[in-house]
Amino acid sequence: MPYRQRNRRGQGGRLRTEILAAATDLLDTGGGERAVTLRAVARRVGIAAPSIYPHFPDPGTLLRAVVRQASADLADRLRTVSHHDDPRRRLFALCSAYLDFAGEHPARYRAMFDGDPASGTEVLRILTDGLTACHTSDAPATDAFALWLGLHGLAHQRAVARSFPWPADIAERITIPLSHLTPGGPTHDHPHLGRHPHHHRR
Amino acid sequence: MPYRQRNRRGQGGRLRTEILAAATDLLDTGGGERAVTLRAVARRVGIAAPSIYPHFPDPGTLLRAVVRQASADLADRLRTVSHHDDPRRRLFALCSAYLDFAGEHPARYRAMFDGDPASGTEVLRILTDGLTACHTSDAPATDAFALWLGLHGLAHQRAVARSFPWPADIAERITIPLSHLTPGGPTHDHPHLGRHPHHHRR
DNA sequence: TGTACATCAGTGAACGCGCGTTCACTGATGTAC
DNA sequence: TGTACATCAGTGAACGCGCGTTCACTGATGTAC
Repeated sequence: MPYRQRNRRGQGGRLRTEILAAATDLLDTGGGERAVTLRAVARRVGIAAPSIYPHFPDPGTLLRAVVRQASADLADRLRTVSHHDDPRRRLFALCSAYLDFAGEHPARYRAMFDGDPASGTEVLRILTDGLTACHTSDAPATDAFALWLGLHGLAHQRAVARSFPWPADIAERITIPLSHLTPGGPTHDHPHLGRHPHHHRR
Repeated sequence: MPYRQRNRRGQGGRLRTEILAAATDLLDTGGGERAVTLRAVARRVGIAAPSIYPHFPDPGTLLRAVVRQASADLADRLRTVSHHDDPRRRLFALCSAYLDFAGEHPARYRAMFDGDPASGTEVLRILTDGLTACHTSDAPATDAFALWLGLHGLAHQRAVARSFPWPADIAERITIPLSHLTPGGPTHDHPHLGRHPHHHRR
């Protein structure tokens, strides 16, 4: 067991952050959710296993905390997407950012949407706002739901089967119809979703 | 341990079927994949744990066999969908059957699409044929892929969060745009997907 | 300023559990002669 | 027809492992007086 500097009095909460980070790391690099055990996390942090108990009462609570953190990170990232653009470009950018997040953290993504339905609600709100601004749907709430589920299907299968022969334009083929931009929308002039999010074709 | 009649000589293969059924049952009713352990399966069947080894060398192989069986069942079910109809109704019926299967066996569905990408290929082929017959897509292979991923997103989230407040028409809102039936297609006159599969509105 | 004490942040050994896997075995069923 | 034998279809005890969780503890840090 490696030597570890004990935290100052009153700084005990810092260990919580380290535990959370280690659990996230284990989830991402190890074999998924089942790799996140109290003992494995403790080894990663460099503490004794019982030291986790003052911070998390059981492994389920720890994993839920990891998932909540990841969900907040995803929502933050979507909120960061610029508002100054054309609403349709913005909606595409939201979809792109969503897919990018899932592609960068596949295991985390799977854990997020593998039980706790709360993970999706904030994303759903953001997508609903984005779709509403486009004025292309007669039922933005439901259609945003459909758009999210389409994105989720792609993100989840990509996370699960990374080396699958995905069609190059699969993201557009999902996002454009579900955004209801096809009739009157820029069918052939659209950002290249989920691949080069910062390079928009003119 | 309950008494169990030993199989006749040459009938040893029957135990394999029982093991597979018990593992499937455990997956469906127990706590998901992690409930499918050799010991739990053996208890369910009423045999000693080592008796599984002549049939399956390890738990991973057993679970993969369960998943392959389920994938074959799903493909069979889709192939059963009648060919005599209008191709668009048939495509809807395929989507409906897909969602029904996932709704009936949520845990099995999750296990199917949680690793082995082979589970999707046969479904994809059937959907591609169905979409091709509609002559509504300029790239049926890719668009069928998109349609499948949309269905998968809905099926997966429904399987994970069963008591979510799903919009009533969410299946149509995904399937219709992804089937490319909106322009010129029966937007408001369509079967009620994934809810009452045998009751089609006129 | 010094000192006794409380508290905080963690340790290390131990427990019982279910698991995968091994091993030598058993006893009924069929087969060779 | 009888009998020795091989094989099939499993059994039951045992192992080592990693896990969650408990318990009594330790030693540094801060606080009351």
